[in-house]
Formats: sequence, C-alpha cells, structure tokens
Amino acid sequence: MIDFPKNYDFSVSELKWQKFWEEKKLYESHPDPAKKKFSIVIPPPNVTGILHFGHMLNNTIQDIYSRWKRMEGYEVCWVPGMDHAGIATQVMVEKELAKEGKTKYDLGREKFIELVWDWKEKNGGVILKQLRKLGASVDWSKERFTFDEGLSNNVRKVFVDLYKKGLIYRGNRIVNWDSVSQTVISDDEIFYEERNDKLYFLKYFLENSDAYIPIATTRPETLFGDTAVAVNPDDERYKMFKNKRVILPFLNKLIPVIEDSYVDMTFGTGALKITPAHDINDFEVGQRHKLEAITVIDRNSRLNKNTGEFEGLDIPEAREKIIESLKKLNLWIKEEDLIHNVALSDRTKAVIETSLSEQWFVNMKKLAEPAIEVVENGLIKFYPERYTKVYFHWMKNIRDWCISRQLWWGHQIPIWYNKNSGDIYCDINPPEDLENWRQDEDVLDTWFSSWLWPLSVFGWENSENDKQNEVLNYYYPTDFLSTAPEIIFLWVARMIMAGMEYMKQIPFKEVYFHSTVRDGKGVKMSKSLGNFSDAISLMDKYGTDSMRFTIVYLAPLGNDVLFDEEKTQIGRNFVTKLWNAGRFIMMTKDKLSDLKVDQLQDYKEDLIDKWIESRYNSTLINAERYLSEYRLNDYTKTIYSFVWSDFCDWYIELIKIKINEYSNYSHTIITSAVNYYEKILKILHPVIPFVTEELWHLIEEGREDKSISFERIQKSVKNGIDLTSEENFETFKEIVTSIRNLKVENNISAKTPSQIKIISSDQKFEDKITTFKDYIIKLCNLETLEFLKSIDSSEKYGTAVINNYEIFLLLTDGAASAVDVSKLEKEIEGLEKYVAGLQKKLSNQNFLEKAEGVIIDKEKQKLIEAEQKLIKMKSLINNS
RNA sequence: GGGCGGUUAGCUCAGUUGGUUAGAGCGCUACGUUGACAUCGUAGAGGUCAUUGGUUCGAAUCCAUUACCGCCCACCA
Repeated sequence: MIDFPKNYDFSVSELKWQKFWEEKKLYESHPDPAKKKFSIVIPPPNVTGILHFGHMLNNTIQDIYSRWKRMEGYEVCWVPGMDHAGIATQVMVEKELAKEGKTKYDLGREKFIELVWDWKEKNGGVILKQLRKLGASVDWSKERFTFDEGLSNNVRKVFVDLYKKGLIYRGNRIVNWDSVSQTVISDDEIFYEERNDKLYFLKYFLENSDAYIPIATTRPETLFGDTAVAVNPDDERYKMFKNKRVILPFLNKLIPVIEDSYVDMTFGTGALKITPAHDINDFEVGQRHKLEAITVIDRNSRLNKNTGEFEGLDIPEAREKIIESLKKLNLWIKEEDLIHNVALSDRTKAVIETSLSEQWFVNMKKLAEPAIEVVENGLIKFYPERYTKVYFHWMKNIRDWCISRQLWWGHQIPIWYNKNSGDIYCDINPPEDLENWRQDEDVLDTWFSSWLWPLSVFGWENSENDKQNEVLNYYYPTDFLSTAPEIIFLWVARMIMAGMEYMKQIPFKEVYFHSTVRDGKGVKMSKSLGNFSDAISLMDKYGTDSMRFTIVYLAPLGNDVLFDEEKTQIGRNFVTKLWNAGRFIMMTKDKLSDLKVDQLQDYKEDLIDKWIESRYNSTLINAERYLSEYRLNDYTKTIYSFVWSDFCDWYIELIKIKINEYSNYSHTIITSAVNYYEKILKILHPVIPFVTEELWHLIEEGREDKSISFERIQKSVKNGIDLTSEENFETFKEIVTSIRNLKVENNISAKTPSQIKIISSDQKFEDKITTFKDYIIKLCNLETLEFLKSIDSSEKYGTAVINNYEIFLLLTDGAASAVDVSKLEKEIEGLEKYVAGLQKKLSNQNFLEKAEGVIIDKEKQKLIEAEQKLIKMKSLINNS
C-alpha cells in the first residue's frame, strides 16, 4: 500500500524532482544517429536578468516541446546559456562603482573588465537558477555564455571574415549618442517622450537683398552646422529664393536654398534649415544634395569650436544666448509652443544627441537576400504567420548595421592601427609586434555575438573541421525557436542571415513569437509602472506547475496574455483536481486489493469503456494538432476539459457506480482507470512536469530510478475515435442532466428517490437507453425508470421535451405546480420562430436549387425535429 | 505619418473551406458537505457576434466603410 498524502506539497515535490532530474543528468543529450533529434537553443537571457513573466511563458513553451518530443522518442537537446549584455551589465557595475565614488576610468579598462567578470561570477546568472526552479529540461552540460572563449573566437572569426569580404566598413554616419554613458546606442535602446518645447522662427536673409526666408526650428544652436536651407519644390511662396543663397547668422556664410520633397510645406514656415551632422533626415537630404556635414556639438553635448563665441556652452545655455543675440541682430521673428517627441536613452534617460560619428558598419543587403529567400520558400515558418510580412518589410528595406559600441564590456573589435603608418590590421589574433599597433577601442554590439548563437553553442569553428563536427551536424539546424516578437529584427532576422552565410543552412525551422504578458488591465508589465508582480514569489506561493499551466492556458497564439494573481487559480485548482483524482484511484485500488480471485468475473465492456477510449483518442489527436500549430492554450484547454469534464465528472462517477454495484468486476475496472490516469499524466507532463512526476511515482511502486519524462506517448490513431459511442454517451448525459434539472425545477431534493417515465417516438430509442439505464437510475437517484407509449393523465408530472423524446418526472404529494407555463410559452415562441425560419428557407426555390443536397437534407431533418418538439410542448401546455 | 492585427456573454477567449436556435473557462445566481476534491458538486441566467453598406438562396465567417483598441516601423523640423 502506498501512502498517498491528502494534500500535495508542491514545495517539497518540486525541489525533489528538480534535483533528481539534474543529478541523474536526464536531459543531457548526445548525438545518436539511430534516433531523430529535436533541438532548441534558448534565447539567451541577459546575465543581469531575473526571471519575469515573459521568461516564464517563453521557457515553459520551450519546455513543453522538449518534453513532448522526448516522450515521443526523439533525442532532445535544449541548450541553455546567457548573454553578456554589453550596456546592461556595464551600467550595473558602474553603478556599484559609483557607490564608492569611483568611475570605470579610475580602474582602467583591464581592471574594470575583471571587476565585471567578478560581478558575473558572484551575482550573474540568477536566471539560470530560476530556470531550474521552472523545471526547464535543458541540457546543462551544454550551457554557454556569449562572452566565453569559444563564442568570442567565433565573433572574431566572423568579424574578420566579413571585413575581408568587404562587408564591414568604417563610415561616418548619424548615430544616437548618449552623452551620459558616452556611447553610441542603437535605435532600439531609445524611447520617445512627448515634451513641451518651443518652435523658434528665424530670419535667413537672401544674399544682397532685404528679403529673408523664415526658418522654423526647435534647435537654433545647431545653426552653425547648417549647410543649406531646403524648401519643397512645389512651394510657391519661396519661388524667388530657389537656387539662390542665404546668409547664415553669426558666421555670415552663404548657404544654398535647395529643393527637396522631404520638406513638409504645412509645418512651421515650410523652410527648413539643413544640418547634416546633427539630424538623420538632414543627413539624408545632405547626401542627396552633396552637402558638407559640419559637427557643432561635441560628445559632452557642448558646442564646439565651430560655434565661435558660443564654444563650450551646454545646449540650454547656448540656446538662450543665441536667441538673445539673434534678437539683437534683428534676425528673430517669434516663438511658438510645440509638443513633440524627444529621444531619450533607455538606460540613462539622457537626451539623445544625433551626431555624426565614425563607426563600424555591416553592409546588410547581400546577407539579407538568402535570408529573405528561405522564408519566402517556406523553409522557415513563423507563428503567428503575420510576422512573415513584418519580416519581409524590414528585410527588404534593410539598413546597414552599426556594430561598434563605445563600451568596455564586450568583444573588442579585432582591428589594429599601426602607430606609424596608420595601416589597418584585421585578424583573429593580434599582430606580432604589438608595440607598434593600437587596437580599436570599441567593442561589438551584443547582438553581434548572439546572431551566431545557434551555430556557436554547438561548437562551430568556421573551418574545414566543421564537416567533422559531429555535434553541430547532428543538432543543426535546430527545430524550433521561441522568442519575444520585439526582437524579430535584432535577433531572429540576424540569426537567419548568419546561418545562411556560415552554414549555408537555416538556423531553425519554425519560429514561435510568444505573447506579451500584460497585467489584468492590459498594461504591459514593467517595474517602472509598478504593475509588475514578481514571478518567482508567485511560484513560491502557488507552485511552479500552477503558474506554468495558467500562463500557457492564457496565452493564445498571436494575442497578449492578461495576467493577474487571481488567475493562478486556474492552474492551482487544476493541479488539485488532478491530485484528488489520483487519490481516489489509489484509495479504490487499495480497497479492492483484498478481493479474492474467486470473486472475479470476466469484465464486460460497456458504453463507458468505449466512450472514454474514444474521448482519450480525440484528446490526443487535438493535443498533437494544437502543438503542431503552436496553439498552446488550446493544447492545455483540450486536456483540461478531458481531465475535468470527461474523466473526473463522468468517468470516475460512473466507476463509483460500477464498483458499488458490481464489485466483482473491480480489478479490471481499476486497472482500466489507472491506465487512463497514467495516460493523462503523460500528456500533461510537458506542461506540469513536477506534479505529474510525483503522481506517476505514487501510482505504481518500483519507479524510484525512473522518470515519467522518458515514458512514451504513443502517436494518436484516427480509428481510435468511436463516434457512435460518443453520441450515445451524449444522449446519456442529456437524459441525466434533464432529470436533475427537473428535480431542481420542481423543488425535489436530489436525494429524494423519484419515478421517471420516458416517452419516445423512436422505437430504437429504448434499446439504446437500456444499455445505460442502470447508470441513470443511480446518478439521478431514481426509484423507477420506465419507457411508456403514453402517460397516465391523472397524475402530475414535471416534463422536459428533448427532440424526439420526453421525460416525465412524477410529482408526489406536496410537490410544486407541474408546468411553468410562462417559461414554456416563451420556449414555444422561440421554437415557432425557428420553425417558421426553416419553413421559409425550405420553400425558397433559390435555396433548393443552389444549396448542396446534404445541407438541404440537414435542414429538413431539423424542421421535422423542431416540429415534433413543438407539438409536444403545445400539448403539454394544453394539458396543464 | 506608414504597415500589421484585433473588436463574439460581466472578464479571457473558441468558432476549420460561408449552411448551429453562436460555444468554453472564469465570474454571477440557486441548491448541495461523513467516504477523491468546497482549490468541490449539481443546475441555471447571460450575446441583435463594434458600425454601416455590399456579395450570396444563406454572413460571426467573404468584400468595402466608419469608429475604437493594440503592436511594429518611421519620427516632423
């Protein structure tokens, strides 16, 4: 006899199995040519990261596929790891330093990097511990870090290779400069904030004339960098200025008036000053018109030597002084209030200065071509499918990738400049006579290492040896990638490009973009908004399985998850239900184990057995289908309803009757119940791994060294569905529900034994019912259940009319009135409308000519049934 | 501003190629607790499928329009 606790203690169980799985190295994978493989690489979380709801959802999804495929017999490999996350990590350590009143410059580059490594060893990687807590069945022996040696080598190799192919170049481009962190940041690290600002109107006088062109600008301090004034070619107002020159204030320099359709005639004055060095659009206009780009703001956001008397001033100061001077010079018109978006740095909240800077770029056009093709050809599929459009739009308009970052924590660019000759040396290893060379100070964008992730984690070396790389050849391409939609360009698209360039093969076959997790009101969860519940503490409170189940249950493909603490009930209640069903089965098994052999008889299968087998097969077919379509919520829902509605509400209740009435069958009955229960545990294991492992061990002795995660889930079989049994069972449920309802309506306690009479026009109906007559009697607590041709009208009855049969509940003394007339009338009214609608449809020539025969027959059948029902209901009302 | 989605019961969502009196879970209401489970059971009430128009014998489903919501991209001097 197994001790089966009344309550499930998830905290003990989860720790136990987490340890068991890892210590036994169950999920370590090795290439096995005899088996089909299934491989996934984790989207490497930041080394600074902690597990939030997005991670919980994403890693649960990956775990579901890993576990399901493993149970289907695949050699599954799910590779974990982390990203060194340049800016995020560096900023974190810099903040620590700041507490001691120090900056990174006090330490110097080398010492600072050492410090970051220390920080990583001590505080980094919290999220990997949390992945263990989540139950992620990853292969820990393959854990990688984007900054570890192998991956760093890969990064250098790829840089050198692209450089030698001429795809990496150094160029002057407009970049986003964060003057606080002193680095260039990408567009993705910027957010926009609406601010109240001023729009200033200035006069730029025409050369040798009293006429001026009015300029509207929010940034008068950049006028020193103006190299043109632009107007729209269609703008009649400035016709006289076209192809002439105007005088730039202060510098008295002549700049041309150019025409460019980029200029919006309706905004400001319709005349725009062009400052190619400090605005992305101006830069583009400048390129079109071959204008010079003059930098006037330095890296500390101060005006530089090109601004004459204003040199050294910061921006607000300079702006004020410039306006003052313009007024004195009579170059001032007016100012207006303006609400516009200001770009700010995600990390430092500093106002972003767009300025011209020398950076390293990757030319993306060539790399993008094959990456577009493989998605067009369907070699890579996106779920939800609509992301393919988003992908194409971006890929077909791809811009060059600025890969240099002015940080210390990251892969330093493998470029050396000769101190004497200025020659450039680019190689994986430093030049031999190092004292004559100076390495480029910049590091590479973090994504420059993560775009190689699917190759590098499997030991890619970009050499001839690759062909002998058994591990890489076995696992690449991976089968599945699950990630957040916001990194489709930053990461997903780039991995495809790297995969095509270096493996000549796609990096993954299917990409799932998971739901964004929002709070109950639909607001994206974030720490700053304070609507952020701590995922880990909720796991402690409700159990990991409950959280996993709930979050997947709430995550439909392509939609957001609206999550709040209250909703964890779904998962928690389900886990409890599953536990209690197991407890019932085990208790019953124990109780019946005393039965002697001579008490057993041959077990006769009945409707229940056929029905539950069919329901199981339907559930399995659905589960497989939903998983293959990445409809994870439907996968959980279909199993949920099988377990709760079919197995617990009906199957177990009927088992109870079988056992109480025919205890001599019970061994077979309980064997069968255990069998279905184990099947349930298996198909649920991918989503709720801990409790299913616990239950699987409790349900049968002798499994100490085994894990449910290696039990096989057999593929579904189509002919496992028995529609007749399912339909008959539905009729059975319909009768039971109707009788229970009749009792409630007539104020008869469920416990009171009642007499039921059923009248049917269908001769076969009685035969059909007979097979489950006894179950009806027991479930509804009946004294008698009779089939009659007519009813004794001297008695009072509660009645239910159901299609081709009627149920009569005999009302004994003191029972309430037999028929609720008003309710019945309402029903009749609805039914009459329905019948009229059908009649109209069936007398419509067009319908009869154009609709398919099957449809017409179906409608005719509906009409017959409805008319029958109507007649019965009317007679009911007449009799009352 | 450009692109892409969405709008079905109080809430969150299903609804296959147009042919149901439109479904589920949660919530709500009533009743029910000594034998798996009150984290439960039984039963019930709830929707003119966002608007308007069109295609069709027939529209939640296809097309167009409007309104609102969301996401992504670009960012306006």
